[in-house]
Amino acid sequence: MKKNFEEMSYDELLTEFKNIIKANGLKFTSQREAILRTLYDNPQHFTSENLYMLVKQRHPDLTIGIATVYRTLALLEENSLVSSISLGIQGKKFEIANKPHHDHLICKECGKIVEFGNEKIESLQHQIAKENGFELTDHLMQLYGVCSECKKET
Amino acid sequence: MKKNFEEMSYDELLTEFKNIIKANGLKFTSQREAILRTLYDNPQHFTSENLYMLVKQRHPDLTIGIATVYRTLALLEENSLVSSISLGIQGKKFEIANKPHHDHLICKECGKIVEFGNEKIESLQHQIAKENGFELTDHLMQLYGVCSECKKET
DNA sequence: CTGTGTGCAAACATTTTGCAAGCAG
DNA sequence: CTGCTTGCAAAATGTTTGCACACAG
Repeated sequence: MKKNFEEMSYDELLTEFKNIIKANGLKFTSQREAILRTLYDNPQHFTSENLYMLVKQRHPDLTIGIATVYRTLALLEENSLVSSISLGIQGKKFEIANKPHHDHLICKECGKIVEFGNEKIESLQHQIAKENGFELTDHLMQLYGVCSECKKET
Repeated sequence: MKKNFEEMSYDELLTEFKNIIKANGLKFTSQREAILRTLYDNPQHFTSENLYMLVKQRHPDLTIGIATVYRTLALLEENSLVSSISLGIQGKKFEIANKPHHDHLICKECGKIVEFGNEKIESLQHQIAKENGFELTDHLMQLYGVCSECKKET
C-alpha cells in the first residue's frame, strides 16, 4: 500500500521520514534532515548537484558530501518521499512528493509555464499501461506551444 | 519548417541525409552511412554503445570508433533524422525518425520500451492548449511503470 | 557499545574533446 | 589540395563504492 504524501506539512513529512528510518533500522542524522528540509523549502526540480550545493549554502555549519546526497535521495525515492523524472538533456531531477499531481504547458517563445491537471488523460494513461501489462507509477507530460501573448507579437 | 520523415524508405532517408550533409558543407562517409543503415534496419531503441557494437558486427570491414557514433547521432538528431529519449536508469536511447508519431511506455526496472499512439489523448492535449490560449506545436509524453515480467520478480 | 552514516578519494560508466593522420570533394 | 572526418586516448561528467572514523540509538 502506497502512502500519499500530498499537501503534507514539513513536520508531517519529517515524521514520515523518521518512521521510515525506524522501520528499516536506520538512523536519523542532521544530514538527512537538512536534505529533506531543503527539498521541502525549494519545491523546484533539483539535480543532485544543485541540491548538494544548496544544502551546503543553507547549512554552512554542516559538513556534507555529494555521496550523502545521492544516498539520501535514493533512500527518499525508494520510500516515495521524493520522485524523480528524467528531463531530456538536463538529466535526472528530483522533487519532493508533497505536491498534488500536475503537468506543464510551456510557451516556446517566452518560457511561460501553465500547470494543468486533466483526469481524462490520466485515466487514458492508466488504461494504456494496463493494456500493455504495466503498472503505472509515474509519467512525464509536457505540452509545448506558443501562448496567446506571443502569438500577437508575430 | 520542420521536415516530416514518416514512412520513408531507406533510399529516401539516405537522400535526405546526403542533402543535409551537402547543405552544411560536410562530407558523406562510409561510417555515416553504416550508422544510418543500421538504425534503419533495426528500428528498436539503441543506446550509443548498443549501436556502436551492432555497426561493428554488421560491417566487420569498417573501422569505427565510439566517438564517431556519438558524433553521427548528434548530427542526425540535430536534423531530426533520429530522435532520442532519456531514461532515468538506463541512459539515453535513440531511434530513427521515420515512424509515425508515438509516445513511450517505459519500464523503470528493466528499461523495456513500448510504443503507443492514442488519438484521444492527442485531441485532449490540443483542447487543453486551446483553453489556455496556446497553439500546440509539440509534446513530450512518457509513461513510467513496471512491466509484467518485472512485477513477477518482486 | 554496536553497527549505521559520513566524508573523502578512488573507482566506474558514459560522453566529449584534442590531435595527427586519412580521405571526400 | 583543402579541410572535414576519423580513431585513439585523454579528459570531462555524473554516479557509486571502499574505507576508517564519527556518532545515533
